[in-house]
Amino acid sequence: MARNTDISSRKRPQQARSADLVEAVLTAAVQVLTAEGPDRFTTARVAERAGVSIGSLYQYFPNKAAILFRLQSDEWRENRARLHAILADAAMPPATRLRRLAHGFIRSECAEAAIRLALEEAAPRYREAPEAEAARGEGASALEAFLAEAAPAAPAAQRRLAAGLMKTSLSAAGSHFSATPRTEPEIHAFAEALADMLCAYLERLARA
Amino acid sequence: MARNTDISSRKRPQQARSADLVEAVLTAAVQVLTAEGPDRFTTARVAERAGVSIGSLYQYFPNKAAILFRLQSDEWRENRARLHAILADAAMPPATRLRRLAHGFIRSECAEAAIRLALEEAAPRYREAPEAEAARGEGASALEAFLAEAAPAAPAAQRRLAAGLMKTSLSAAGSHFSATPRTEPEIHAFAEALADMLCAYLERLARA
Amino acid sequence: MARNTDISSRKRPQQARSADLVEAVLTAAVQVLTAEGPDRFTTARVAERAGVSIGSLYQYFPNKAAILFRLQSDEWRENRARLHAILADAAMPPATRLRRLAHGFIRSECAEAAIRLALEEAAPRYREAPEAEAARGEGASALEAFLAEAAPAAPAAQRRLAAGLMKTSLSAAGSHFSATPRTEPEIHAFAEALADMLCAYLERLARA
Amino acid sequence: MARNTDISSRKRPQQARSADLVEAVLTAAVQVLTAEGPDRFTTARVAERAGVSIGSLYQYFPNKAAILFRLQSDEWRENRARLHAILADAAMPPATRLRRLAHGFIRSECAEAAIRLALEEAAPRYREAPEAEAARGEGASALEAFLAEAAPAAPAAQRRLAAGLMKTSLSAAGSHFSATPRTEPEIHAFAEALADMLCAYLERLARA
DNA sequence: AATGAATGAGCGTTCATTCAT
DNA sequence: AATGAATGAACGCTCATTCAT
Repeated sequence: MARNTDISSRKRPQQARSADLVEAVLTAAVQVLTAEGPDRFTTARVAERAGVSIGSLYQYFPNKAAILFRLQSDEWRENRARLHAILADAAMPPATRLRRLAHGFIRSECAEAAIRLALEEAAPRYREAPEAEAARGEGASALEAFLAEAAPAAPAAQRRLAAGLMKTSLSAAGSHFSATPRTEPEIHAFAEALADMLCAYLERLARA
Repeated sequence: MARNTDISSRKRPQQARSADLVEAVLTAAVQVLTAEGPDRFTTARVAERAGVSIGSLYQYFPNKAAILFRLQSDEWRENRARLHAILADAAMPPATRLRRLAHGFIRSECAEAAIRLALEEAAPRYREAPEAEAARGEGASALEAFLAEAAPAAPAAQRRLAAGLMKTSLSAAGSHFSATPRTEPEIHAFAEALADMLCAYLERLARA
Repeated sequence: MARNTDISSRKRPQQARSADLVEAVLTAAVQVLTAEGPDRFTTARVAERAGVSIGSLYQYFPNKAAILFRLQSDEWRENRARLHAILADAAMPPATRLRRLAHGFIRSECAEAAIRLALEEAAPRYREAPEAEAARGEGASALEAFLAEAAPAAPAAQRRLAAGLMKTSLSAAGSHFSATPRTEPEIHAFAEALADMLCAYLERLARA
Repeated sequence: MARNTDISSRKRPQQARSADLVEAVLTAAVQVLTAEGPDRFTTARVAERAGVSIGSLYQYFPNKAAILFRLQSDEWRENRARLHAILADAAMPPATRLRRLAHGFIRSECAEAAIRLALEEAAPRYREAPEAEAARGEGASALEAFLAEAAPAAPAAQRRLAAGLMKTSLSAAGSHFSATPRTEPEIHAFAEALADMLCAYLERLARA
């Protein structure tokens, strides 16, 4: 009964069949997580919902944490892409981009609140894994590049710090705000406030 | 095996002996949480570490969640007190108070990082309890009062939003930053950045 | 933690204080049994409801079973008295007495259904005690005397058998019937049927 | 591992294997119940005695009550079959059938006294289950049909009542009588008495 | 490759009883 | 005598993981 602590996929699925299986498991995992909560997120339930035998599940995921980690890193990747797409759009003034970022972020967090909350609560199950550690740092680079363009006067060290702070604030605000169900006007008002804060900070950085 | 869902203390400790036991359990709980992680946080382990029988533990805490909740609400109370003490100090200009708040917050989060992280990860275990629900709202009031004084021109609704946002940013930044061990200069620099962001935001609010 | 298996009272209460305590415990026991069911019938709950410390409870009852046994034997005594009072009333013809007995029995079983059911379910807890064994035989004597009078022609051995059978039928019918709530007409009809059966049997015995 | 050359232990169909496990659990359950009593009837003991892991037990029985209920309903089914076989045998006069029924019932109760007693005492553990509720009503129908044939003059309502009463009397008498070990002549004499009572009642019903 | 039966350590919690005060 | 804090074995049940088929 020793638990396997490796977290990466046990094998690279190279055939369509395997990829289907992995996809089915991930979809089922999301359903179980949102429908039953993290305490009832069990490999057996995921396998059943995926219409897959539990043995097959374990052929592609070395343990339960690996499923959660895979879900989480997919979400991280999407977040990163969204950030980058908005921030790198040189056609808009920096403040506008920042404001859009806030709105986009809050809105998408609200849309995926259930799954995000569930993943967050399940975090202890996969957080200690080295792969998770590695994935953490990557987020702020888009923001650093943005600040290099929008606040060139600020020293690089300060920009790095500011990028991290902004990212933290964005995701914290998003996760905290979306933890309870929100109406459209509420979402808008909150995103505006967040944008105000970030833009005020950006101005100050640019002045420095 | 119906779980007791009441979360408040089972009996009011009226004798020094009982208070000692409660204290021992709480201390042991912190140790178990930090040394073993939330998944291995079990009533049996806590009791053993406290040098107390499992039966005695259950005489003072109705269930496992109650122990965690007690730890958390103690921490919340301290945070609230700290916030209030700094923000209400009319002898200093508002921006200075905000700056101090950032420093105080970050510093204390770093000091208690281990236990705070553990509690955060254990949150799903007690979050559903009604007592936790009740405790949640209270945090932002000191910040609201501060903003009423420091940014009287802003509409009340905006101030309420801003207070929540600032509180979220403070705790999120603190918790994220303190998740890895930090040197004294790092702490100082980060707190400065946080203070910059909050002060920039405050200025904008005050101008509005 | 070895369980004490002695079932008689630990000491004869000789002072009013002690008798009060015993009475309070028995009253509380009935309340706990009917209000919470046999599974939640615990010494701690009984003591608390009786307003008595658990230590005191154990001074007058050697173990939990003793409380249940005391309740049960009180009920047995009452049953016996009721039986005797009706059956020995020479002013009425035997068949009438038997009919009255059936009605009285069924009616009282329905009135005390809750406590009786609870005691029955708790029976495994005290049944193996030797005192319980001793108490069992005593019930049929009133019926034997009645049959000696009402069916003198039947041989004594047959009368003894018949008395036991009648008593068993009475209490079984009563306990089975009263297990679900009944209306007054239902009670009457069932008691009549029971009386019919017993009277038919009595006639046959008398003819023999 | 060397290839299995033994023909008799060829791979069995999986249903047969499951049935074996279920059978082993039920057998072990009876043993535990009779050897240790209902208070010591635990899932762990049953599993151990069955030579099966506790996890396997729970793969075939959703909880402890289900094991007891299965035992009980098997017994009920047998009882029902026995009742029906005797009562529906139109080749014999009704009174003879009733007499045979009494003898058959008492005899079989004595044979299975230990397990029956244990089940009775364990009843509180499964009685609340909806399945038990459903199974309860079915017993008296064979007797009702019998009475419709043997006492057609009696009104249907009275017959229904009488059928219930007879069934209760039969099983109560059987269970009470068999609670202590009996010799063959005792068994015979008691069954005769029971038959007398039931036949006397039947006669009266038929006359009505 | 795929299956799913089997495993058993481990969990949260209860409660009869004792015994130091 | 009276108290009630303390004990800890025992319970019902779950679930990540393995491995024979």
